[in-house]
Amino acid sequence: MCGRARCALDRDQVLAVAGVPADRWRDYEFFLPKHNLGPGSRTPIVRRDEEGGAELQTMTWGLVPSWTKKEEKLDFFRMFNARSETVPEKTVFSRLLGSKRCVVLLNGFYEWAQEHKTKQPYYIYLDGDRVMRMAGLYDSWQDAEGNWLTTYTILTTDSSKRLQWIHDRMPVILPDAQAEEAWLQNGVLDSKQYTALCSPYNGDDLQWFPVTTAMSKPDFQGPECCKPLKRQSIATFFKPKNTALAPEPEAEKLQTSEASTPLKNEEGADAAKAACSVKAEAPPYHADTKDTQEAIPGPAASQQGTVSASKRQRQEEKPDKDRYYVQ
DNA sequence: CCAGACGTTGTT
DNA sequence: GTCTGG
DNA sequence: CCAGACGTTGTT
DNA sequence: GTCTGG
Repeated sequence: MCGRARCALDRDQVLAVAGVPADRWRDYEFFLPKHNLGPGSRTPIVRRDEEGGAELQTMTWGLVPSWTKKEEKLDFFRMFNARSETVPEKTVFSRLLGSKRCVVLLNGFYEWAQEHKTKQPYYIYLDGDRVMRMAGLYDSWQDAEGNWLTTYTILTTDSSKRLQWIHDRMPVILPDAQAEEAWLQNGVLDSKQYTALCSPYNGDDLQWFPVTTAMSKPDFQGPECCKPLKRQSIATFFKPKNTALAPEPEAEKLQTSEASTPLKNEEGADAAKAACSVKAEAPPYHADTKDTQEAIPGPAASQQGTVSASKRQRQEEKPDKDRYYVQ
């Protein structure tokens, strides 16, 4: 699933990545880059206007349906994810499927693995820190004073093989520009297309490493959030050849730790820099080295080669007739 | 017709 | 708002 | 999602 | 364990 994320892009990078002119970003002033954010935080979201032009809007993570009572206390945690498999059936989400689709721009997200008696957080991202685009749905709600609040939810799907070791659910990651276009495109999505878009991201450029448990606190904002954690037990976290990260364990067969290469600090630093440096559109780089043996799951080097493509807000919502998701 | 709900996770 | 249940 | 709190009574 | 807060 996906309950914590990172969006450290600065505003220019957001504009560049979204391919949107600066004057088409509503509420840009409300977005602040953060290494550690969760529901209730605001991030840049891409959507289409009525003419089909792309635009950005800073929205709050955690869907608050438009019909939420004005006096009700807002809960951004209740609907920060939506199961893509059941979205078409759930009234709260299906009404948004036809005209309120959006794309969430993130550097990556966090998942916690139960290791022994503790929870070890992992930062999950794309090679070269390419921006991750997730499928979302949004809605707008008006408070008693007439102020608009626009919120979104991130769709989830089954985890890909690559990520199953840490969770059985993962966010819906749009693999390429074509998928993003299809998701954002105005109008109805047929169910087949919808299902295809929501399939688990299977690119072998999905990477991860463990990070400090300090970031488990929602308000911890240090850059360590996206720095590989050095742990004795995982000396071989990095490949000998200073390439990308972790050896790929098929999580299961790890137990056999053979020649473990001690972690070189510099390598760790480089990898951390690579992941942390915000290269909006850095070309994907490959983890050329294969095999590694680790007790800690690391990104797989192989896998079938696949996808790898690359406080108040104002807004006038017209009561759209939400006709969507037609067979 | 009106009333009431509308969600995902993980864990047990 | 929209769907389900009574 | 994780972290942190979770209570009453009586007395000063 | 379970609820609240961020």
